[in-house]
Amino acid sequence: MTNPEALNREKQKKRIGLPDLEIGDDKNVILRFAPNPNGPLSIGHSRGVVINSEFAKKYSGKVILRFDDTDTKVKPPLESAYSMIEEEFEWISGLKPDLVIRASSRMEIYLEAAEGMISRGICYVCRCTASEFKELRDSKEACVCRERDVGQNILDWKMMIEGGIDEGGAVVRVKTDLNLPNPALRDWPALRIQHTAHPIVGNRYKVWPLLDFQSAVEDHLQGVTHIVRGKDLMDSTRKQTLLYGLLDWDYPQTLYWGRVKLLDFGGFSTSSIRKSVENGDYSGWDDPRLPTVAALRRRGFSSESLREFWVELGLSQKDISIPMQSIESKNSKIIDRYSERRSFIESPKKLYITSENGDKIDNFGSIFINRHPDYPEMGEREWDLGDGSIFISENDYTEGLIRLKDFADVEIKGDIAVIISREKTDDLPIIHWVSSKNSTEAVMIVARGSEIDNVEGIMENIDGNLGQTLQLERMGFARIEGISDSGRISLIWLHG
RNA sequence: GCUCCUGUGGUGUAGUUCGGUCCAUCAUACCGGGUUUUCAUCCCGGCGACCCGGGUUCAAAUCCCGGCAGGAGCACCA
Repeated sequence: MTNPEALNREKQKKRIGLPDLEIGDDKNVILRFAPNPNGPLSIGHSRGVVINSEFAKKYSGKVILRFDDTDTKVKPPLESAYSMIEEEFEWISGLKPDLVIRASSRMEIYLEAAEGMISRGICYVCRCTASEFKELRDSKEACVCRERDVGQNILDWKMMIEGGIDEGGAVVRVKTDLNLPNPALRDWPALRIQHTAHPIVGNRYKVWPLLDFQSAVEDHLQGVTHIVRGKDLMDSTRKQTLLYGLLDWDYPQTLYWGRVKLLDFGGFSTSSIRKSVENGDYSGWDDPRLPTVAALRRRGFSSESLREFWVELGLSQKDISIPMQSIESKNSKIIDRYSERRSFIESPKKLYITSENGDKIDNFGSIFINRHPDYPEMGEREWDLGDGSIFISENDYTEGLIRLKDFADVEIKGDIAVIISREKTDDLPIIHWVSSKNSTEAVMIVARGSEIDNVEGIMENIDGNLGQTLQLERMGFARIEGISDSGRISLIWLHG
């Protein structure tokens, strides 16, 4: 029997962008992006920023930037990362977060919440060692601590927060059903003891919440309606849902994305990058060999390309491998529109232009070339040819006929280029070049895998494009990083 | 070992909820051609996929069962 409704269904329609969220009756949408500030953002993090902020835009909702900085030992916060992340969030999403909070400055709230839950018997203090507990948990057995009365638990709790118990000596657990099929969820740990100082709040607190607890309490307090996160946090959702059940709270809608691997970068984690940066293996967090947002930005990526890229990927739970090329192709299309053209000559070779009959000329005057071939309204660049001394790349050098782009057909003999015709002859190879009168020495930083190349060359004058991305004729995109006192230009390579 | 997630072309992705309009969408990559005084941008064409095996059904990418493969969690990390 054919379902008559099926005939009206619109299938095979390409869904564009983000999926729809389930929206509550109040139409409220509150999301959060919650990184650990143990370093600035990586490319992977940018997915979280984009997805959450784009959902907020789509539903006129709010996004909270929350620093989950409750670990002082394994992944301790980096003080400078807070402001970097806040700034990067704004750059990537194009908007300021509606609220910025730090878990470390809200410790009183979490500790109070924990104490309340211990009093109600929802949580208990467990004095077992991690390995002892693991053994019991795996066999679905309760440890002795679980059965102790609330009064005893509160005494232990007080001792914990006063620093009377060493690290590892006790932990607060959420009491769950020990017969849960998933061992990860059985009496999961909520708070633990840390005596190492926190870089922001010092050693005022001896007991710190773990992610699952802190996040659970905070999401509820902030009225978060939707959580979008990596599927590696699925068990986190399950743990938190158990806690919400005990407290009779409503758990937010949760969506996941799968693991993303960028093929052009090896296995990087924020911790490992931090170590290398602090070791001096890299010039900084924005070293172009690094998969950090800072590096992409420095090279000249547009934030728009990141937004489009992640939105188009959507929220599939598949684990995927992405070549950087797919982000780059998006970026090229976006920045081509406003990237002025300039000439950069690698391995320069000096030539002298002469007139048709081979005479040297004292002053050729100037030629004018569009800053952008498709948008003449962007103006022209003036090339003063002076006495005719120019540079072409050694790689392009060959005796015989060739077209100097936007100028003339020439015949090269030795270091002389005789003008054959100003008009272009069809089928002549075209090369880029630069007049020595309005060019200067330049160096371009190029990341090649794990190596950095400083490519020396001669660069056409840039007149006022500091910080901008340019398209280098016949090469690709690069960004102007600076000009030294001596006039030497520094470039950084973006992509082809 | 226990628990969970995911399998559509080289890489991603749409379609799977509710079986038919799907000889399967779009992008990227690749190949070929066009425009262009750049190897850029732009335009046209081509290539190429439903993990495997059963089952249900007139009809399966879609539903059921069983495999297989990849990934994640089982941290007093986030």
